[in-house]
Order: sequence, then structure tokens, then C-alpha cells
Amino acid sequence: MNEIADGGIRERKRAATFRTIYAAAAELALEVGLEHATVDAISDRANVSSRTFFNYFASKEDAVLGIDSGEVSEEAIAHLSDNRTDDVLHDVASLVYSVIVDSTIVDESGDLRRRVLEKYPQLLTRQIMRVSAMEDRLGLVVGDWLSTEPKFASCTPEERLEAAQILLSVCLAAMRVAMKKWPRDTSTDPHENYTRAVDLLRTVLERVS
Amino acid sequence: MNEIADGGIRERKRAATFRTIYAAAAELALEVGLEHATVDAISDRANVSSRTFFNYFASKEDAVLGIDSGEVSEEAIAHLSDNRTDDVLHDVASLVYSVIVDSTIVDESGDLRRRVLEKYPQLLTRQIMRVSAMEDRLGLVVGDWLSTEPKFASCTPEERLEAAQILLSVCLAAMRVAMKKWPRDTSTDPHENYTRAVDLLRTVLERVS
DNA sequence: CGCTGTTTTGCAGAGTGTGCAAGAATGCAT
DNA sequence: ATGCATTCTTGCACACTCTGCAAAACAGCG
Repeated sequence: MNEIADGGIRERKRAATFRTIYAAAAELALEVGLEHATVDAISDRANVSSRTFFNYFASKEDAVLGIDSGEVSEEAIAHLSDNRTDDVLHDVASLVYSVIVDSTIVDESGDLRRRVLEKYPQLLTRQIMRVSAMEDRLGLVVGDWLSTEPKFASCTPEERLEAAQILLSVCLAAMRVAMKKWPRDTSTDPHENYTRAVDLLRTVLERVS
Repeated sequence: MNEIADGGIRERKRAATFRTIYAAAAELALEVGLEHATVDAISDRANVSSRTFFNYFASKEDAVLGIDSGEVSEEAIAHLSDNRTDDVLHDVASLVYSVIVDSTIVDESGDLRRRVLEKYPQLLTRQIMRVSAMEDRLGLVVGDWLSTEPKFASCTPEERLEAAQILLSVCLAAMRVAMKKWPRDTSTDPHENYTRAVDLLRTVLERVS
């Protein structure tokens, strides 16, 4: 009765292979360039067949960033829904941050991911697109949140949904700009981006309104 | 001395081929689905070789949307810079709208593009990514604009640039949400999206601050 | 018509990504 | 340990996107 996540050799080996391929992909991209780091070359370095590569990652770019599932963690959503603050913008930004972070594996090997993103900012845009693809699901979540907000009480459900989508997109946009600065600022804790993103967004919006 | 844009047969024929391939791509995508509309099939329908297809479009998706250059029109930027209002958000939204519209050819064949976008919303995200790719150039433009704004007078150039990037991303995000509703609302004039995008954005932002 | 520059096309090839079926490894029960 | 079921890996064939190159077709012009 061994279905998944058995904590045994299976799971550990799978996680190890995952990390090996990720490391191979990221290092190779840094060494020979993203376009010259082919799937075959990455697979060779990771000692797996190129077919196995695609059993772990949906694309070369996902491997270079170490992006896993592509699924939204329902537990994370539930946790965030139970711990809301009185600041909607903050909550939505947390949701976005959580989705981004949850989909990538921990970068043990130093600042591999930081260097990759520094060299290839396009990959950041890819990340954002991934979250955009989940926006139907996330929009419903934020829409629910808004229904308990006094300021949105008078809205119809559709209006709330549209507002939720705007909020999501806007937070995502801010997150991207903030993360774009991160690779160049080696001292900063990754988690600080999340805080800075919201602050920056709020400051700018105040000035144009 | 016939280099480019001679107004003769050359130019007209090229424009015609462009539209033919676009129509073939969009129609085929609607008929058999985006994933089953291969470049070969599109080229066959347009009576060109698949090699010629790539002389006109950089990718299958670009053909389905009728996306041309990928270049920012410097004239359009200059025109917008000379006709600024006292509403920065409005100006930035106009810039974003202009870049999006300028890169696509006019859709003569009824609501071809509308139906394509209705069936495949992912393509909208692609459009947005295209604009994101120009954000270095556009960020400089908006940064310049901000330097004449009293509220941003005290900022350093870097801060202004970061604010410009935030504004761009935010307007882009709003535009996407607004355009996402457009395909389902057949009566609406495309240009109204641009107005609605900014209005919606402003309304939502007022309520969360 | 003949000269010049542009466009189209076929071809060869690199690269991504998928389905399938055989074989290897793992976990578990006996 | 041995056998059995499940899962993982791999090779292979294949479809598809996209690029470089060189030959051929074509437009424009004297």
C-alpha cells in the first residue's frame, strides 16, 4: 500500500534527483548560457536520461529555476485565509508570495537561483506567468476575502471578483519589480522583497492619486 | 533605389501576405483548436511555405494574434510625451495601450481576434509579456515623465525609475484584467477597455488604502 | 531585355516535448 | 530470501517549433 510520500528510499531518491537536475541545469546555464544549456547536456551532467528529465520538469526553464508542481497548495491558502490582517493589500501580497515560493525548491547550493535570475531576468517574467495561470483559482480566494471587507460589502459578487483579479495582478506586478532588484542586492534577505514590494506599491499609488 | 516601404507592389504584397497568414492562423485555431493548428497547416491554408511563415511571424502564437514587429514605436512615444495630461495614471495607461495596439495589425475580418482571445485567454498573458519585455525602454520614458511631476520632484533618479516600473506593471496588470472581460462583452468598443481599466484600477485602489 | 535587390522556398538540422513499452528498482508480505 | 505489485527509468519513435543557408522566383528600373 505504498502510494506516495512514504518517507522511504523512494521519496528521498526522488527529491535527490530533483535537486541534482536543478543544480545541473542552473550551473550549466551560468557556465555556458541559458540558450546553450540544452536538455541533453543538463541530463548528462545530472546522470539521467533526457527522458527522465521531463519526468521531473515540464520545461528547461522550470529546471533552471527549480520549479516543481505548478499546483496551488490548498493548505497554504487555507492557512492564509485563517490568518488575515486588516490590510487587504498585505494579505494578497502574502498569497502571491506564498504561491511563488511554494512552487520552487529550497536553494541549498548558495545563491544559485539568485545568480541565475540576475543573468536571466526573463525567467522572472515566466514565474509571474505561472501565477497568472492560477489566477482563476486565486481570484476566487481573494474574492471570498473581499466579501468580508466593509468597503466591498455593497459590491455584487462579480464586481468583487473583478476587484480581486485587479488586486492579484497589481500585487504580482509589484512583486516582480521588487524581485527584479533583489539579485543585484546580495545582502538582502529574499523575504524582505515581499515587504518592500507592498511598501513601494503603496507609496507610488499614494502619489499618483 | 528601392530599399523599403516603397508603396509599390512589394509593400502591398507583403501586407497582404501578412494578413493572409494571420487570417489562416486565427481561423484554424478557432476551427481545430490552438494546439492542433500547426505551423504547417496554417502555412498550407495561407498558400505559403512554412519557411515563409517564419519570415513573417516569430511564433505560431504571434501569427494567431496578428502580432507584428515587437518593436516600440518611437513616434508614438514622442506623441504621447507631447500630449500629457495632469493624470499620470492615465498617461501611463495610454502608453501601455498604445504599445499593445500598435504591435497588432487591424482586424478587418470581423471579430476574429475577439473570438480567439475569448477561446484562448493565455494569449492575452503573452501580449502582456511582450510589453514587459519592453519595460526597460518604457521605464525610461515614464521615468522622464515623473521628473516633471511635483510629487516625485524630491526623488532620486533611481527612485523615479523604480516608481515608473511599478506604474507600468500596475497599468499593464489592470489592462489585462479589463481586456479579459472584453471578449465576452460583444457590444463594447475595444477602446473603452482602456478607459475602464484605469477607472477600475483607481476604484479598487481607493478602497484598499 | 538584362541588371539588382528582395522574397520565397526547400532542405538540413538543432532543440523541445510526449507516448509507449520494456526493463530496473523499490516496498511489502509471506 | 523470494515473489508480487507498484513505481521509476530509459530508449525509441515521433510531432512540432524554429533557424541558417543557398538556389530559384520575382519586382523594379533603365
